[in-house]
Amino acid sequence: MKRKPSTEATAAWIRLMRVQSRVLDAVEQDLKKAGFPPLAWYDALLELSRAPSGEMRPVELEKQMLIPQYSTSRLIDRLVDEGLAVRRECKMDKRGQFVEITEPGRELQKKMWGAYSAAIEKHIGSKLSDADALKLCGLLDRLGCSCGDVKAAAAKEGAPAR
Amino acid sequence: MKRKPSTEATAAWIRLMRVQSRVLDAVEQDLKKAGFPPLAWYDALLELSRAPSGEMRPVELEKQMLIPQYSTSRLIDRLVDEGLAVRRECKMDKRGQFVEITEPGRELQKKMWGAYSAAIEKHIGSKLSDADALKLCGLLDRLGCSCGDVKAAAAKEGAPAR
DNA sequence: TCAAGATTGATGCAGCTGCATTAAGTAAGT
DNA sequence: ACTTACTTAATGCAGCTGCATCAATCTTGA
Repeated sequence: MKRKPSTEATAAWIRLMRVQSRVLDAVEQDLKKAGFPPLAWYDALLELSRAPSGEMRPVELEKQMLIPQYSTSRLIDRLVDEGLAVRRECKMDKRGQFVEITEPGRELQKKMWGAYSAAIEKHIGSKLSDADALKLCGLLDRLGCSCGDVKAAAAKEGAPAR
Repeated sequence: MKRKPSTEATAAWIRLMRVQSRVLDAVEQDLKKAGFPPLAWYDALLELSRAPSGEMRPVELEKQMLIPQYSTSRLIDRLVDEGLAVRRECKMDKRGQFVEITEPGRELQKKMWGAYSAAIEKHIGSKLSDADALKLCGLLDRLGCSCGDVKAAAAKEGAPAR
């Protein structure tokens, strides 16, 4: 008798859930121990720092990070509270606004990349050859959205965008 | 110049985060649309139903599911509130207790497996050959904890245990 | 036997998430 | 110009998570 989801598919599902959870936890813990805020903050700061003149519309940020609207709204709140970004009014569209990264925001992003990249190396890089990492990318890509070109996406700094 | 985490490792990291998130979301949505509770409930009910005489110590459940103690405690609260499990006192150790699955609990677990297995098939099985699923398992296993034998773990019903 | 330490489970608090709704502004058709 | 529909962003509410702590009980070793 043939199973509907094969045992192989089910095993892959279990591993995908467990391993991601363990690796994410490990990386987040490393960042936290180094005294840094959560990864989502890094992602947002990275997107902002990459934007021309360091500012974006919240809607843009939302699309880049693939997180819901309300989540973006509150993340911006927190960044603004900590002085890492500022809200600016948008004169073209009075509903909207711009979010601009501040100098402390840029500095934090750079400092975090040090700890973040070390964590990626520790929990992924050191455990997989480059060739195997590519194989893993290929298999994962078949499961979901294309995440853009392998080489291009990680060209400068990596952002997860959960 | 060599990067500390290679672009390949970074790309794998990004995909691991994104793809897991998308696939989990998709599966959870399918379950929710079918009117079922979250996956964590299923995991707990499955563990309980597998236990001899359908009861376990919370500590056991905690170890099986790999979730923190307080999380287990509250999950049991919710199952008990919904009549899917009952707490029983433990006479050997008066600090402790037993949690026993109820008949409605067993029924729900079985019904959920229908929707759950369909979702795994839809989001994993249909996108990967069995051989590729095994390759994926192998690569993921190198990143983390061993999750037991591929064939054995998914023998009857699959549990993620985030 | 009894004090020190470990184990078991619950809970108050803060933060984050999703859902639904609201408010305000823009765009488009009539 | 005016109604209708869409877009942009914020927010109240409920639920879940992690952290720290607590209370109760068990275990160990002097």
